[in-house]
Amino acid sequence: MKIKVKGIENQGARGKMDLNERSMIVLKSIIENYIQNSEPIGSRTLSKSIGFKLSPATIRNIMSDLAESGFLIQTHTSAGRVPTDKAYRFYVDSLSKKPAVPEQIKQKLSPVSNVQGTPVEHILSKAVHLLAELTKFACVVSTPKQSVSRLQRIELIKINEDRILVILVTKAGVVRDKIIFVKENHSQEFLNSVASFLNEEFKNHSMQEIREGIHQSIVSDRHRYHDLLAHAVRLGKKAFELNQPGEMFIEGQMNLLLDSHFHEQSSVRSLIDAFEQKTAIMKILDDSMKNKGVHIYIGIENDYEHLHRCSLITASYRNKQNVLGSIGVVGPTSMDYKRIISTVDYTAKMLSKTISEQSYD
Amino acid sequence: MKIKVKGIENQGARGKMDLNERSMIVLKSIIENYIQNSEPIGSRTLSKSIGFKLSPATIRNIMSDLAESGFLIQTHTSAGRVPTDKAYRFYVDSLSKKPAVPEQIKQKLSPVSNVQGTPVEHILSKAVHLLAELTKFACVVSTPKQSVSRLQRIELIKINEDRILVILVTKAGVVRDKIIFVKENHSQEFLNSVASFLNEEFKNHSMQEIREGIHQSIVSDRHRYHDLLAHAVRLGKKAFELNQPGEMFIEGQMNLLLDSHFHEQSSVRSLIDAFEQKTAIMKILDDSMKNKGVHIYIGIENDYEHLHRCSLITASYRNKQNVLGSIGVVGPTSMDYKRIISTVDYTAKMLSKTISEQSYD
DNA sequence: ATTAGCACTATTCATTAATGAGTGCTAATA
DNA sequence: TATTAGCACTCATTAATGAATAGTGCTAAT
Repeated sequence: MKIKVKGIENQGARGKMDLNERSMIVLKSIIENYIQNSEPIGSRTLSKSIGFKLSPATIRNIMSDLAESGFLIQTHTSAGRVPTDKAYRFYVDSLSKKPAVPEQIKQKLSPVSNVQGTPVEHILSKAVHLLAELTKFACVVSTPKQSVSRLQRIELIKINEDRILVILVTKAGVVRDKIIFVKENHSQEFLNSVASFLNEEFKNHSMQEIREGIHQSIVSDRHRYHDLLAHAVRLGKKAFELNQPGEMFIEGQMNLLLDSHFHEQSSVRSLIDAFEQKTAIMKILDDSMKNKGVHIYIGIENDYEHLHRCSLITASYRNKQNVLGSIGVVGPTSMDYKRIISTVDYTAKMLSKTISEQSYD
Repeated sequence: MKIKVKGIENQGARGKMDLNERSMIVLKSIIENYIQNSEPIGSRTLSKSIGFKLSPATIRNIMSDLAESGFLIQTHTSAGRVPTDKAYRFYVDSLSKKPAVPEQIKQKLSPVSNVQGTPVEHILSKAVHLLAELTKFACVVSTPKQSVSRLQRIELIKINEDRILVILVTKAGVVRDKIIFVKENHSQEFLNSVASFLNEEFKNHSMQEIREGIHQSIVSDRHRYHDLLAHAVRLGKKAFELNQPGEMFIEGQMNLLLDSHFHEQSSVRSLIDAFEQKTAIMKILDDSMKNKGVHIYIGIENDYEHLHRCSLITASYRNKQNVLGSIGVVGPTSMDYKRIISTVDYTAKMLSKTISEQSYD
């Protein structure tokens, strides 16, 4: 079988993206081969393995063109050519949007839904653990963002004269606690009244709304004369102030260090730094909450130098009401995108389903 | 200066432990050198670096004896000799029990006490993070054990007809939640009564006691006729049932894979397995809660094959009432015991102090 | 436009030899 | 009797060499 393509071909520098169909097939083959074997394929081997007849020399010409347009690089003369970030981007863009999820993977992820009655954090940690086991890369998941979650209930528990334990239960099923320090010595009964006022006033509102709402209440005069409400506002302001940074669970970091692509001294250090600091990865997870579906950050497409040699595949999870957080995989740019994308996608969906069932609406 | 020792010396197989003082000094030097440089020292070098005059030949004789008694091994003939687990055990036993903590380390750990008002989990994760940064090894900390903690307060929150959210607040400042499933549809008011009954009955008792106490209540007839109490007992039984496995925070795993002592294929896999499964490390942390002070597990002294090439240094942390959990370092057997022991000890103490200040008594 | 053929290049691998750090043993010594 | 000097020996490490290999680039022929 021979594919005949009429192309606006060759001749040195030209518009970057006008790949004819044949070049695209060759590029795809090179990429898929590199993903599988982690080493460059030569023109001769490729000539044999490719579906239709094409001599090594021709393939060399094509490869040369591809290199010129930035899809391939050689580490040194006479070495095989390796795909660039640009190549991987082309590759994932060319994938059909809905890859099927193998039954086996579904099987292995099923324990995620078997954790009825446990805190959301446990479900998340189970999911990220399984994902790491399946992908053999590092996996991360962010805990539900406080700001978007809606209030189910607030409890105020007196600890001693100047400390109150605040417990916030959100609709998503997340329980958060913190201690606030107060000057006045309130009785537990009084705290109960305040709590039930806050519950009535703010149940089903998002934390964000509540914070703004409380601010307004302070500005407006209408509660000024009412002692309980004044206190409620003051306590509530402290209680709903968000001062805890977002959290994240990480699993399978060590897998990365085993990976041959990270064997150089410098990239290992970068990775360790990235996972130690956590902020970069957290930011990427946050970013991926903005839109639905799977997000793919290939190599330098993310803004964090330490992660420039990695690709990240993330997907957000949600309950019926809101996007809560996201889960993702961190691996080498030469990861098996097909498999990883579908696995992450499926995991995020399972997570959403399980958490939705547990959510309090 | 020459040290003269009258010894029951030499001659083949003899009682294992009769090291004379000179041998002990030599052994200590060998160990300390190996800890610092990660490579065996030769008789010639040692002869120069040691404090008093002793020819390389004599040192060789001593080394040969030490090898025979199991303190040193050679990987192959004509290679330097490396300390065994037995040697490290001898070494740590010979250390003065209270090594000083360098001011610099105290400095770096001070942020642990600066997290007033945050949940205990945050304090723990801060501590383990700093410990990993300081030691450059993998560090772990177990969250407070439920069974020993004393009840501060229980809340029952109705989610829907058949689900109730249980929130347990312990004296140690830990908030735990879980969902229990019930057949009867209780009103929130009813749940409040049950909760306040349970609070009155069981406040300040340990979870363990409560579980046993509730069991007794069921056996005894005295509550049989009282509807509220019967329900309280039934709900309480479910609420206090402990079904969540102990948790653990891990930091700095990747440091281990960088360490030259774990560069062999097999030990890397072992390590990864150990940190993936978590149970072995968890068991060791649990074990180290039994007695106070620093615990040291050198090489094969722990029962878990995967960790036989590691040493673990752990110390429990507590509040005023109880031992809550423990924190520790996992590193190569050739770690700098002096430094690590004192650092872990100090960290655990800071942790105890910080948590005690926050505890609810 | 494609391909065959060939020159050229760089890596990888095995072999070899030199080096050197280390021990073990024996005989001399204090 | 304990210590030491001296020497033979071992083994890992290193560098150098050369052969084999996998790859490209270019040119001329198809």
